[in-house]
Amino acid sequence: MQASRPTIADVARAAGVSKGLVSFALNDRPGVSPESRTRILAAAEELGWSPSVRARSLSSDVSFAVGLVIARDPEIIADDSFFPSFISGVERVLAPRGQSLVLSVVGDERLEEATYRRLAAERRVDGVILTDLRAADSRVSLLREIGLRAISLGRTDVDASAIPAVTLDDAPAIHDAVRHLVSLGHTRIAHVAGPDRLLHAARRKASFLQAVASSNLAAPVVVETDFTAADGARATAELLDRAERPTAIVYANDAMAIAGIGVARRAGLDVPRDVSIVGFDDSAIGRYIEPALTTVATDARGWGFTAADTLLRLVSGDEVGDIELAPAELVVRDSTATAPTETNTDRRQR
Amino acid sequence: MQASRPTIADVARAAGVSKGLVSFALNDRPGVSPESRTRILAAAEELGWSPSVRARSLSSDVSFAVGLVIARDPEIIADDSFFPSFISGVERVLAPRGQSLVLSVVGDERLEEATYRRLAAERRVDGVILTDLRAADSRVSLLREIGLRAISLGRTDVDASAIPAVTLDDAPAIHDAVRHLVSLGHTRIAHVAGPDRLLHAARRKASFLQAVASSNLAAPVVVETDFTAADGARATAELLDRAERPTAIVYANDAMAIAGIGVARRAGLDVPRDVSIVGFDDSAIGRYIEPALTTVATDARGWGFTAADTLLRLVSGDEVGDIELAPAELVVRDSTATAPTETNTDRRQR
DNA sequence: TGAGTCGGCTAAACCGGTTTAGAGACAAGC
DNA sequence: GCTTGTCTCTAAACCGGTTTAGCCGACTCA
Repeated sequence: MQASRPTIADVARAAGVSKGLVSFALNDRPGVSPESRTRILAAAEELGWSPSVRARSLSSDVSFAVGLVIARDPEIIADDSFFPSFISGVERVLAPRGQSLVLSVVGDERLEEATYRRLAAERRVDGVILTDLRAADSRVSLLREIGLRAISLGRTDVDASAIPAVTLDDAPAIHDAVRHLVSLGHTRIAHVAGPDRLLHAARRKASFLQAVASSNLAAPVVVETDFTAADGARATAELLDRAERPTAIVYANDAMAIAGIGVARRAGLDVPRDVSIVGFDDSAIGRYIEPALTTVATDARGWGFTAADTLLRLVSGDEVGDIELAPAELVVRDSTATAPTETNTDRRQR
Repeated sequence: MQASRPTIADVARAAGVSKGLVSFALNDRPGVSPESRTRILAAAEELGWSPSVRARSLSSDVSFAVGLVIARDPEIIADDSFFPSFISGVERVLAPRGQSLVLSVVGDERLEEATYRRLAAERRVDGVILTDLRAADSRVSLLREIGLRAISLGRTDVDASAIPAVTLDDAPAIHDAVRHLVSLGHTRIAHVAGPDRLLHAARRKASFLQAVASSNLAAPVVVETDFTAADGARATAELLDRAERPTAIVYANDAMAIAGIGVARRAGLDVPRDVSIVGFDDSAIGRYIEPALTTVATDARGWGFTAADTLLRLVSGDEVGDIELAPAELVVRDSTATAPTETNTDRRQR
């Protein structure tokens, strides 16, 4: 039995050269004659040699891995289709380049800082992807302090130049959604928003408010949630209970929108006849429920792909700037329809 | 500016001892006097030293990381709430022990082998968690060949002793589901199964068939799917189109069950009046849709927790055997009801 | 012809830990 | 008094790569 994997010294011996030259040849650097190069590569191939990341990391101070820290309650991640798609996009970049993804799900924001510190102290990763950016996000200065490179999904409000951002504009799609509802005759359009601390949730809300304002409607009702289906249900119940019940609700994610449809139906309302529903994410399930969900489609996979690619370029020393992806798009399906006439608006019991 | 992080040599110098002794003290091994020990720990604390995993890995041949390779189409992962919950359970074990999770999403089973080989060749991880076990799974021998330790979710059919398994029995819950439907008067109960290659899907199907048989019903119809909501919708349409339409359908996951409810409604059927629906997973969304989904709850988070804990024990050299978790449980909600009488069974158009 | 340049290569240091061989001090046993 | 054993500790090798300093021979140029 050959005890352990071949090392670079074995390759050197087989090719009759020094370790150093093997290293040069394998990282194709100048200063190696063509004959030696082919001989070395042949020897490496023959021995089935592949470099040990550990040794490489130690001597070259590179981890060949990137980190992703998700600070969300597991339930929210499970409800949300964003991360799985996003991660699969990330992998499509990493795998071919021999990089690994180190994933941390911390559930609690208080553990978040410790996680980043550990990643940096142990030098597990060369850089991280920042998601779920918050207002005045403390991670921006934290990362600077611990010297960890990063890119962010969306632009931070702290120091926009500190961290390159990969952005995806959802404002046009939200405007389209509101216009779509207004054109259907809706005047009382409510919003079930995500946590206000989260920049993307706040931005969606702002876009929504602006869209409503520019349609000359009265200031709409907005209910904040934590993004879970459970909280989406609670928010919906609250909205439908109001004296001036909205005839359309725009949600910050599909999970809440789907829960919202459920709540409306339990309240004896028909969707979309009595209330129109708009989601956000374009999750697969939304396409198959009845009524099929009108929603805003964002390319989570593409976002992951570009984010990973950008981070790798940053880590390798390139100068990278912000990158803007194609904006989100409204997908109209069956959960939105003409606004009910006033006489239809009163609650009916099933 | 202090250029780089302190190393063990800095700690040694500060404490006035040798590197070796510092190493001993920090891994609390015998042979260090109490005074030296406290002096060393104080020095390390003072300097803010933390060990470099890279160096540690290189010299001790341990990666302090475990791998998870998910070979599923990204769409299926996004539809399925299992992995996010599972991973959050895994993290709850890893983080406190200074271990990292290296995640690979490969999408294509052909890339899977290469991914495991890379993980092993680069020695990125000390062990892996095997999920989505397949019939005659080639990974069992692959892992042996490349010398990667592993535990599996569910027991392999290849060489049960090769890889310790963490199992969760869903048979009782599936039997309960069928009994529940039978007690409601259903006699034509169909199953929308997952891919037959997947052991857990096949096992669920087998449990279902056995449960139906033991209720003295005729052999039921089973439609195989790829686990996506889209395929669940297709399967449902196929079932509802049959001359002898089933009055109840048991699905292999919640995403398909929810899609199935959508399809039934589009076909003008009411759930649960015309057809009863049972899911599998107990996803959050299922609780809030209307009708709330009757489903089988498995503790994905706990599964992740136990799997990670078992793998770490295995990796650290412990002798570990199979572990059986608490079985899945049926959760009865509103998507199941008394079977329709024969006159009610014919299709009505909306 | 001699100095300078360049390409190809080797030896050795280095990254930051762990681990082994063995030194020195001291107590116990004969 | 001498051997033996135990405890604490140091020096140095080692893990498997990368990188630097410098050697050697051939070639160029004045």
